[in-house]
Amino acid sequence: MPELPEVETICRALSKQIVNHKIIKVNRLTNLKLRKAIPQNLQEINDSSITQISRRSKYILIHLDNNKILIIHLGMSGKILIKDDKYIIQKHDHVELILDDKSKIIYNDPRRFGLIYLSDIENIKNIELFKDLGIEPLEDQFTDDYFNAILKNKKQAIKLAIMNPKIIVGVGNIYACESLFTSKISPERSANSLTKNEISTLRKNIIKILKNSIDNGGSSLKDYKNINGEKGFFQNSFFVYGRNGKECFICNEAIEKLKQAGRTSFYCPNCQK
DNA sequence: CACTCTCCCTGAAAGC
DNA sequence: TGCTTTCAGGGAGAGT
Repeated sequence: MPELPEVETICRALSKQIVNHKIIKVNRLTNLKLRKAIPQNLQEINDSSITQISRRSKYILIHLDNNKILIIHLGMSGKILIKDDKYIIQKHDHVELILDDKSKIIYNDPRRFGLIYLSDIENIKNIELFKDLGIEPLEDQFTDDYFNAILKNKKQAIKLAIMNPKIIVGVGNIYACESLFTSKISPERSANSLTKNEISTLRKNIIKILKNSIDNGGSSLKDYKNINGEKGFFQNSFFVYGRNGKECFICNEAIEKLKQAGRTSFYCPNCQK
């Protein structure tokens, strides 16, 4: 389940391995629909070269030298894998890009919550997918002033607010739970009840945890792997996520879980107030 | 407008 | 052991 650190890890690996390579051919391997149908005009990227990889929210942007950008979202179960020319297509492989060195970039997504989209560079700022997205938590715009201004008018639970992509992008369930724990804030508190100090602490902890996870190659739950089939390590650093019934590392009380807007929140009722 | 709920989908794991 | 049920959750769209 890739969140921002996992997507960032993949982007960094792709930057090292596929930039400056030419796409000889793109092949659709299934006719199944992802979140949206795979675009019919994908072959427009044949013979283009990859100039840059970037990320917006959890979207991976593959910049091409023909004024196109290939946008990939991994949803819940999507993977990008780099394989050699002996690779045999597997179940749930949806698209392959064949590069000039004969390597294959495979998009595999069992649950098909992911998305593949082709955009012109000039339209990238205006595309529907990005229009309601909030700020990037690892960029300078994420300040105490911004966070204060947004949260003071929000009645919803703080957990839901920090997972709300209109406010900040990329913070999914794992990192929301972990940053609230580290900040000693209950996930059920209404956003507008937080003090300035708590907001500042939470902001710093969100940034710290995301960066720490990126440094560890992301979190591997179920079968998340990076493009070369390696697991991340940050799951070994969880304080609360998935630890319900187990002892809190700080106070030894039992970690509990609750449902908020259909998502499971993990927290320590003793440490988080 | 603000917010919640439901659905999409498959595979792993828990329950019976 | 084997079948059934539950759960995971990002995002879209419907509903309150």
